Amino acid sequence: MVTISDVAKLANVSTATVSRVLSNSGNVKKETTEKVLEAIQKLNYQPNILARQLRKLETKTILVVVPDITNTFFSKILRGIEHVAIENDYEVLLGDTGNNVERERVYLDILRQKKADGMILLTARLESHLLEEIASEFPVVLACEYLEGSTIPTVSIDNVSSARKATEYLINLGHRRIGFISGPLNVILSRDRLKGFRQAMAQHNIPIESFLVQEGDFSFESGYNMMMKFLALDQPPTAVFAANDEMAIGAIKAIKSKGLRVPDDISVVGFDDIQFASIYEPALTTISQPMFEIGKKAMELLIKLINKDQLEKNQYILRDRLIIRDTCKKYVEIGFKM
Amino acid sequence: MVTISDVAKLANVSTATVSRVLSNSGNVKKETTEKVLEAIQKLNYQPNILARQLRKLETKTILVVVPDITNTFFSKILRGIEHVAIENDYEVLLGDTGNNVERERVYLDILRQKKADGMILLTARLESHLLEEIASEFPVVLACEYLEGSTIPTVSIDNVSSARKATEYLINLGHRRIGFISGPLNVILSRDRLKGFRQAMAQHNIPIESFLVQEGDFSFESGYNMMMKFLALDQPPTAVFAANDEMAIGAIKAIKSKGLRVPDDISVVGFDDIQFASIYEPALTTISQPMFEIGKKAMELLIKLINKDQLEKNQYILRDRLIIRDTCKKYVEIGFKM
DNA sequence: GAGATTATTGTAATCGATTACATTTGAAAT
DNA sequence: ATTTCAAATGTAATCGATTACAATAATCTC
Repeated sequence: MVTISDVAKLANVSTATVSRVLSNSGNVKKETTEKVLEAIQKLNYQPNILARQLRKLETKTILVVVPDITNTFFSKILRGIEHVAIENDYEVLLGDTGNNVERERVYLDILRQKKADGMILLTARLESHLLEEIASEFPVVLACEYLEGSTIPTVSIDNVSSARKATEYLINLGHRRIGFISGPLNVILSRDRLKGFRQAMAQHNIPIESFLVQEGDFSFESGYNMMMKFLALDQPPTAVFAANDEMAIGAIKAIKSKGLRVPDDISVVGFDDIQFASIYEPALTTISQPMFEIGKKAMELLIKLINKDQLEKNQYILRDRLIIRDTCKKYVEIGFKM
Repeated sequence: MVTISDVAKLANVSTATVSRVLSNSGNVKKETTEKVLEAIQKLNYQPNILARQLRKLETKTILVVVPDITNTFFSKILRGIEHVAIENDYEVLLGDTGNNVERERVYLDILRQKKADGMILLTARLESHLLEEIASEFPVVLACEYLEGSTIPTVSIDNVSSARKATEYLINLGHRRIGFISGPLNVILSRDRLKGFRQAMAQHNIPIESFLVQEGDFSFESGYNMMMKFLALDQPPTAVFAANDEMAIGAIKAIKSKGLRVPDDISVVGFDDIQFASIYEPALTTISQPMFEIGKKAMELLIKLINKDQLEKNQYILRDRLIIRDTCKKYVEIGFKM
């Protein structure tokens, strides 16, 4: 392996000078610089990043912990993170937990061992004191998720208000029996969406039958299964709001499997606006999250934290939008569906 | 920051002893070990990985270069890679090129700078001599892609034979006018699939009209657009084979948009078997690649390379399968479609 | 041209671990 | 009690860069 002293020897200078040339620090004579560059070229020298990192005690790497990399929702966010990372000469270490809390814990150690300068969590199912603890010592940003009463910087949409918005849309279409398929209720974001649903229903004085709220796990299959439960009722809901698009599509599959149609017989709203939401038929009405933007913002915040810059605030709420496509329809009294 | 000498001081031993306890090298007295462990606990010490890496000149990190992380095909492979990586105490540095060749080049330097012990490429659009060069110096494995005449270890399916298999399936269903939507022809895997298509057609003495082969770019949109071209013909093909599932689904969208039905009017076959292939309606008939297995195998090979173990061979071909779902139908002379 | 000032380069410490080699300790053998 | 050997521990070099500080060279001022 070619090291800095090989270059120094060949160029007949000290390692310090080579290092100065490398870092462009400006105090090197033109001819010397050329000599050094020539030697570098000749030897095809590449500085050993490990040594540099050790000396500077920084890795120029950040860790992103993702619950499921095969979910396009998260990979879009990752794209946003990478975009800003590259601009700022950071690299991205990927930690996929496969929805396994244990694995989340393991990634905290990677940060502690200084293998990364900071961490973005797209999942936060660990006990909050563990997160608080590590966030007090290292730069940590939460994206999508947040911790109640915590000061860890967070980027997300307002899940409560967007769920309320989606629910209200259904209510305004005339629906009263609305089913809700929630995400796993141990994550706060699921609870927020449920809360938004409840708020909207309460605001319109519509009582919620407890059976019409079912807990899924964000998977296509769970959407299918929960919808099947609804369909087994004497009086199934006339509309269903699913806490993510996968479950919404699962629900539509279930509806179709019973020979019913979407939106004619039952309306469906999803959440996230993954790519497939617009491709699927019928195209899914859903809440669109600015995934790329969330990723970008999270990385921007993390860089500020790493540089010990002051943050203006520590909760950043981005705008979501209700995207109206083809899965919802006005509900008119039985016999008069239009 | 707590360092090894802090621990050594507190435990009243030398750093060497602490290090021995850390690495479990066995030659430390029981009581000493306990003293050290106690100190470690008390100080909440975590070894600085950078220092260890520098000393050992290894990073326990591998780099994976992906053309598009939002494509579930690649993220599934990534899952396989990560699975084996974790088992062997490796971490995964993610390099998403966003289908940009330039970005591919950049990632080679990360390897050169020893920021990773090896690299798995899921895309190989760079000039082959660059790849050969780096592969001669560092552990590199190609997955999905391969280089003609190269000795870089490769894991993939046999794209030629699987494309042939899919085409033959259509031919056996009675189709003669078969359209092919290829991937970008600057990647070898696309050329292989085209080759397989041609072979099957030739074997059955079916001439290929050049207009019936169109080059897409693996995106949903390009599938849609190319299919629109086919549909503009006086005599559109009765079946279409797309070189990946996204394009196949795009093609189906185009067919539906003209008021035609799949498979009744036109049959469609895809390639890859992404999750959405089975969810979409009609469920897509496609070639299934063992994505997780490809990832696993690639990582296993890379570890062997890193450990300088001998490989038995350097081309690993995994089995693919034709998954028959609902997008193909027998073709009977006009007027007698069944 | 002497002295002051600035530009350029070199020397050596440093980052935090690992490890070859040296030393000490303790037990067994005689 | 002395010698021998193995086990346990310590000392210091090492990995390859960066950088504080020191030293030298070049330039300017009068």
